[in-house]
Amino acid sequence: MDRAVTISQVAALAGVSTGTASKALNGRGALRPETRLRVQQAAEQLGFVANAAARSLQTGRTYTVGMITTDSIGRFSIPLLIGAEDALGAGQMSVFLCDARDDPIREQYYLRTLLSRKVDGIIVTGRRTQARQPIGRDLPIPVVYAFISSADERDCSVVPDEADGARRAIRHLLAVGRRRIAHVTGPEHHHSAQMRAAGAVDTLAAEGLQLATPVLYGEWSEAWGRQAAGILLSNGADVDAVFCGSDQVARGLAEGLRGAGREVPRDVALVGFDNWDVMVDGCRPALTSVDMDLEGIGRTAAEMLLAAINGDPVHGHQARPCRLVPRASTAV
Amino acid sequence: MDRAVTISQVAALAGVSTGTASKALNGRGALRPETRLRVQQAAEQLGFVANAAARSLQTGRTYTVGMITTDSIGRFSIPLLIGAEDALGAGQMSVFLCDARDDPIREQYYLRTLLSRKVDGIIVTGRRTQARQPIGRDLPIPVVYAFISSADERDCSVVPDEADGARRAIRHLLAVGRRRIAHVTGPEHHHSAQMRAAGAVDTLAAEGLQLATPVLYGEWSEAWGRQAAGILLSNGADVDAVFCGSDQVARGLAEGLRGAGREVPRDVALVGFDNWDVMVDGCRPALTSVDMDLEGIGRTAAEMLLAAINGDPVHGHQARPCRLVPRASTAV
DNA sequence: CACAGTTAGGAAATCGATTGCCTAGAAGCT
DNA sequence: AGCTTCTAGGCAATCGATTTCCTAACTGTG
Repeated sequence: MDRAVTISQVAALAGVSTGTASKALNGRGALRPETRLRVQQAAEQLGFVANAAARSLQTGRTYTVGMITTDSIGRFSIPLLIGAEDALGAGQMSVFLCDARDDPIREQYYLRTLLSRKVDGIIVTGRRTQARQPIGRDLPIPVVYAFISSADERDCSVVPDEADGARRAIRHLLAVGRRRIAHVTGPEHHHSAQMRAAGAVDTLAAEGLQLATPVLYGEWSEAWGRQAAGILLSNGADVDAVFCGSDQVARGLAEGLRGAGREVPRDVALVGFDNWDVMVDGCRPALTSVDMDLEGIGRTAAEMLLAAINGDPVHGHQARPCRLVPRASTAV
Repeated sequence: MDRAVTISQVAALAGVSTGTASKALNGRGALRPETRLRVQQAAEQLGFVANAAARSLQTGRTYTVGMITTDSIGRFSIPLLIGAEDALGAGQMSVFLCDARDDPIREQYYLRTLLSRKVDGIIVTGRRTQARQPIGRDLPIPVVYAFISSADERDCSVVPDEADGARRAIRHLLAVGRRRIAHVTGPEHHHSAQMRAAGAVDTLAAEGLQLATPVLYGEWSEAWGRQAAGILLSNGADVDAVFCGSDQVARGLAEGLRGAGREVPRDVALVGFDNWDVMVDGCRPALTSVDMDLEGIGRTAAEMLLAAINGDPVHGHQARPCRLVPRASTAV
């Protein structure tokens, strides 16, 4: 536990002034190469690391962005964070992750904290139920919404095109020869459930088809998937494929179908949504799923934030396409 | 995008000097209550938030701790983070999360970043394969290891007592009347697998019993669990309970047993490890599991770090007990 | 009324790094 | 030799908040 090393100690060891030391370490000013080297060696020897607070006080930049997740940090936030870090890491910025745990007071507290730390910008994420209210008004720094969208159209929001995901799922099922397709998904009031259902219905309609049964709304759980299997089998709909609103629902459904003696994909083909590794791999057979490319969303959000920080803000919604990952559950 | 408000603007509006404004807002110095109030109102009106960089430059404290996860941020790191935030939040500190993604270079880079940001302390976490090398030598700030442990005995490491978890699992199985117990777990070289297996063997030995079959080492996956079910059934061991090294293994095993016509818990009782919600709830029947109380570990680590920051460092390993969560898979 | 003792609040130093301005000395030119 | 032109590097202001020291204006007392 030594005391921290300051630039004056480096300067003293190198026999120069602090100003010169600063220039040497930052590649600025007009210095003799040997002087520069001497300072760098002194810094190295003492293990000098510049004090970010002092630097940012002077330069006005912290090279840090804040990331506020409104719901608890879960499997959605992590890929978003990783994507954002990738985009920012190249520019040597870091991310300050704050988990507001769905509590508006906590959220405002974190906002204050981030403002006091003078982060260069903020990314707001959260599970997608509805567009959310902007996190603040007239903030002195740019904000980008990722995964979730802001209710204010002028804000920049990077979101997955969930209808596109549904379209890809349905097209894939049609391509492997299925026609009697059902859709089992989460709660009806959930924005994602709505978008995915609408995407499925529209895609079928474009082919002159419709769902084999009305959309089955329920929960985002395996239990609901198992229950839905029973419903589908008992109402005589005779489906040959099910597009599920989430991987968990699909996995439950797969289990329910198998329990009732139906084979996947021979009797019923199955497509999930989220491409969540533990679910698609744990499912038997392995589950075909729609990937929203959360890392890509995080990366794009970070790039838009960087643009805004540099004075070129982007406004409005940026919808990003999904990707279908075919596996055994829809193999021909 | 207004410019940020500084304390001098607040002072000017309140008609006092910056020093007085500072005292007013921090409850220091001798000021008339009305002056204090006037300053507070001015700050409120302008939306003033103190610049953390300027403050920390003066006070030497940042009220921030860094958290470096050596492996990718996963389901282990999140509860640890939440626990740490709970312990630190009361003291109004924030956590800087850095994901080193199992890359030593990235790890050292983050260490430098955290040092340059002058965090008050660092928590190092990671998946537990082996004790790890200390993250740095002679660092100017305290470090606490959470979940993973440091190879240096003098460092403070807060870890789950995995043998204790195994003991609870075995005792529970004995309590519900099982005697022919098998143990199916992850890779033999994995520290957790070793500790859990040893805990199971020792606990049985204390009762004059032993495992019904040698420990089955494999992977931390459902696929291995399913495969292990076949192995157990084919070698004629006739077990009446299986203690699994992870919930994923247990879930796969449950599925394998069911597929072979064995009923859980009637024929075979099952205990998992990790108490991972999607696995224990998705498993049929719901899975009894050992909970390592990761949040508690995060909280304890943060408390130890706070103690070290305040000059009372704790040395050595702190092993924390596990907790057994009984569910249907071991119901009598 | 004079003096000691409080009290409220201002002035200025400080934290560490950056940066614009300035100058001593070397180099180049006639 | 005397002048100009570079060049290398020092000096000091600056960022924003905190904190120590200090003083002016009260208050109370004999």
